[in-house]
Amino acid sequence: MAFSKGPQAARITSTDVARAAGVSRATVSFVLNGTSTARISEETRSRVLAAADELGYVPHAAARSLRAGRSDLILLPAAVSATGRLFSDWVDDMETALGERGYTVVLHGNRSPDPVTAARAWAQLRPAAVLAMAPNSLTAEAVQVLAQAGTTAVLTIAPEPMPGVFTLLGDQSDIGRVAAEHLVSRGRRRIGVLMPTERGLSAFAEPRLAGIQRVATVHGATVTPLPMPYGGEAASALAVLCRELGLDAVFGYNDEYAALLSAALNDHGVDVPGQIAVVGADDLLLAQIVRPQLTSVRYRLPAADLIADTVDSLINRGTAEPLPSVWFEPVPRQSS
Amino acid sequence: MAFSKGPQAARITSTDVARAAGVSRATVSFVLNGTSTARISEETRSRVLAAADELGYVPHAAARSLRAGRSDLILLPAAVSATGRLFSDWVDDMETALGERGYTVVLHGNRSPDPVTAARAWAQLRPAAVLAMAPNSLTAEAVQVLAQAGTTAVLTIAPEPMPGVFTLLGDQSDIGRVAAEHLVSRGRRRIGVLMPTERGLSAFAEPRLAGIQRVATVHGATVTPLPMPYGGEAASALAVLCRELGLDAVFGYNDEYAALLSAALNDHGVDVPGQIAVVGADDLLLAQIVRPQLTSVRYRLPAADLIADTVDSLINRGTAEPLPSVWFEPVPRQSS
DNA sequence: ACACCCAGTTTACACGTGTTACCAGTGCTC
DNA sequence: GAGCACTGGTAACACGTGTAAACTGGGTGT
Repeated sequence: MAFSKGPQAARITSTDVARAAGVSRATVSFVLNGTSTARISEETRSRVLAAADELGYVPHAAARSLRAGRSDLILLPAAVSATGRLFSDWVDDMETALGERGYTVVLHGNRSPDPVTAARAWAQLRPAAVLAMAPNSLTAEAVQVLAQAGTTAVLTIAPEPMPGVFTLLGDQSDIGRVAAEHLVSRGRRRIGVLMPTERGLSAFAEPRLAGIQRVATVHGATVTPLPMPYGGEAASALAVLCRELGLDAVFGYNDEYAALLSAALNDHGVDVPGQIAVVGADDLLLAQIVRPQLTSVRYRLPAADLIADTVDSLINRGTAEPLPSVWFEPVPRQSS
Repeated sequence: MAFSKGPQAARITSTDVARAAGVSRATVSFVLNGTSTARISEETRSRVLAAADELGYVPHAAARSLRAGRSDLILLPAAVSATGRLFSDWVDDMETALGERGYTVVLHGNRSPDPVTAARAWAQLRPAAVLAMAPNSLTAEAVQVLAQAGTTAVLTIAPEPMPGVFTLLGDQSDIGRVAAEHLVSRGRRRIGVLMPTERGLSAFAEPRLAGIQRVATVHGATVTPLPMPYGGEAASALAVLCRELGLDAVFGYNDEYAALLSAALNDHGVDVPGQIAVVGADDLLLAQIVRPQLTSVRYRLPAADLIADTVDSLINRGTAEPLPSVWFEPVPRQSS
């Protein structure tokens, strides 16, 4: 890789600040970090602060965490496009809550389907914590990679506790279960399940399908997986297929996919919910906007502040109190 | 801040790899980075690789960039929740495109409204590039902070070129302009404009409003800003207000807000577009799902690959060819 | 005169890595 | 055997920072 730096502004380090204030670099560090073990006179203190401000000094996070052996970085691996509004609002709240506690939250779109490869990429940043909320994003080996990199706090959502990981109990398949129980209770027995073909979504879609299949088996209902790319034409084609297959209900994976199909069914003269019931998930605002209003499944995460405290505790004390599970509830509306 | 590290796995460094392979640390570095200036025998090469794999060695990005004086980090400041699907798809593509070029893309939700404070936070990470796509997220001073931190590539979208910044020409007010021209051409003269009250959105909303006002002034139309929180009740209240004010058109800021209002208008017996026309923006899939289908304004960014090449060139050569502007076009549908 | 303490500051080392010199050996030529 | 080129490798420094330990004067008690 050829590198010609080009014209470059002088990089300001704490040494420059020290020189400008006429003190040693250690003093600068003490002042800027408010180290209480060192006594600094008020006069030098203000001189250092003035010099730092004057020069526009900004500390070098990499050097700092290298020396300190810890970083204030918290990594949240998640592809932006693969998140619904509910989750991205939660991410926003987490950024605020953790920011208030002095951490720097950073999102990183995970390009590797293999947990160990992904973990290696995360580990390079030596984050203080990793919040791996996507299902199946961790394995035992991946956790070990993170531990060796000094990441003390690893958080995930999983159906069962993982060793070495703070596990928020919650099962994607419960979404399918709740949806299926709802549909069965309304007398539906021939259930189609939309399976999005977009990258990164199958980790969510597969368990939801499994949850539906378990309920269906008990009640003697049939389940038909229906692969579907995100888009209007695909939905239209699928609407025709649903009619031909004689389905009486479809679980849409998601409110967006469900609404897409619902609109397409309407366009083809299929009555929703008269002929085919449609159920989404995530309870997006979209579900309330479309007509017929969309029945959905909503999930609830523990409050961001609560989780932030947990992460903080994991980082500083290595342990934390358990949190309530993630739970799901049906939100019945017009489409079912 | 009290720190008790707790039980901690041994941290593996290149020194450990060197010891395990029976070579010096320099040799390890040469092998792992494929340095071509140093000649290494095939036999030691494989021994080093085996040792690194065996120990699960992961390089320390901070130490690496500290020593090298550059980092492969690219910072994309953006609140996840404040992005439409169009933009988040683009972010996804950028992560892929830049990842292929060897960079690590990282998103950071910007909690500070002040550009200089925000820039200082970004500068701590010493990123190779900053893609500040939100409007008004940069000032001259903020750019200087980044430059002093060694960030060679700064990219933004703005109406006019900024010195020291690679500016993608594009004006949010053009969205308002395009929407207003469309409405005026359909005979509308009393235009309401939704102004979302959510955090971070006013930077987008204000210029769009300004664009509408400019067009309105020319054609003798009136413009009424309508503050609105994201939600069904607010939309309902606003629907009533729109009727009382005798508006004949509303620009909804966004497809989501527009669809919300459109549904509320329908619920209150107001005919869309008969009595009030509604126009959104971003051309989300949502616009095609709702009935009446929503007229929207779509924007186009240069392809992610093109921008990634530009960023790469800015980092390595300090300069890059200009790119085509961001541009906007109306997408007429049933709601206007 | 000496020991001792205290406030205020500096010296010196460590963190993990990339890279520029430099070095040891071997074969080859004159 | 001296000189040289080449192969394969190592020693040592630098990056910017945090912090334990040492240092300096001046005061204070005995």
